[in-house]
Amino acid sequence: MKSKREIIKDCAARLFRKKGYKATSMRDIAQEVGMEAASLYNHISSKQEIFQELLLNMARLFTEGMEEIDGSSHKSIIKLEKLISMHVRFAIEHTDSISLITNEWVHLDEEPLREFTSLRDQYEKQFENIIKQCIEDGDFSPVDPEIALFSILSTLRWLYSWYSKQKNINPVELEKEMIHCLVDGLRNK
Amino acid sequence: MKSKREIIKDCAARLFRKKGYKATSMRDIAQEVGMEAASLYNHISSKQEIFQELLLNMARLFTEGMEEIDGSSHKSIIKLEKLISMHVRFAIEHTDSISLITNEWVHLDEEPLREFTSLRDQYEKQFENIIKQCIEDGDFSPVDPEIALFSILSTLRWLYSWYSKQKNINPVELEKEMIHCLVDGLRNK
DNA sequence: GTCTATAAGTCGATAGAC
DNA sequence: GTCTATCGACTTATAGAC
Repeated sequence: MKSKREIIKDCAARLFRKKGYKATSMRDIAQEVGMEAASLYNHISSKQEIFQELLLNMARLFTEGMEEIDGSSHKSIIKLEKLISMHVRFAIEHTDSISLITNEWVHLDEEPLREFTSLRDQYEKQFENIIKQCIEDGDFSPVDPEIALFSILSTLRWLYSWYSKQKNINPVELEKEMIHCLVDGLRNK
Repeated sequence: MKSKREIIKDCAARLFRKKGYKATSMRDIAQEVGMEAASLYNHISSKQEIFQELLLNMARLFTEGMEEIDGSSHKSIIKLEKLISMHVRFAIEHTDSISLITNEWVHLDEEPLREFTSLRDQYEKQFENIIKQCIEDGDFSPVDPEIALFSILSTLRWLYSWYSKQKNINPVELEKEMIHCLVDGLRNK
């Protein structure tokens, strides 16, 4: 059984994604939940509070996943495939709140913003190191690791928007095609 | 010499990109331009008006570019490379207003929103057909064309955000690396 | 063409009855 | 714990002096 706080957060995430944080009013959220705006404050303390919780929880999920994968003893190319797999899974399981990571984080207040960008920068640094290791291992051709990182991450970050239009696709199939596009390339060999 | 209207549009684009359309007030724009908010209305008729102009002008630039490339007699794989080249060029030349296409279009009023999504859908359809033709020509491996489209487009759409952090890179070099990552793939052959 | 003043509405959040 | 009523700040946009 979901607490009313959880229900409010779910509704807020859906609206933040659809209309953006600034354009979503407490009255909008209240209507979606089925109560008056003033009543929301019995369960949450502010609009910014639930926004921070949604965003930072998601960022921490990614950080934990990265720590687990990067801390393993796998080869870097396998780590990369596991990262792609994680992004696919999160895009399916947390479609709404994951969108905030790509688009809405700028509306965080100063202190949570610092925490968020710190987590994100650390995540990107570890991701880039894995790519560099793929090149050193000889599994990747000697491409600019920053451009490769950017290319892979921007695709993974928009997975959620594309997946929500194509619910019929098999997640396992999607993951396989994703690795094909991002790693093996499209050109026929 | 730039008209005051042009200056206002430039400032607005920069702020819309940085803080989002909803979070940018007429006072913010006025301060950036160096006048009072009320004075802006001697040059523009509303905030939504300049927003629409920025967004639809950019969308039409992409449509024109697509028409020219798709209407040429080149092989599809060459068309694709020319599309990538166009995205790189636009990301450099129109860094601010191009960001609105990816993030802020949801705040368009009903009628311009219809026009925008119609242009975007048509653009994506032509892009996908070029990818399908690459597969038929045997230049691409038989990948899901929708996933390939999504993978390429999401990377190209985030070029601007990445390029503005890395001004030192050569555009020609960037274009070459882009084609490498998106078409040839990262895996060593 | 720029300003001050202000209209008319919406925002997040609170007070207090029930 | 939900409601109605409302505060004070902020929003886009206009009126009218200069």
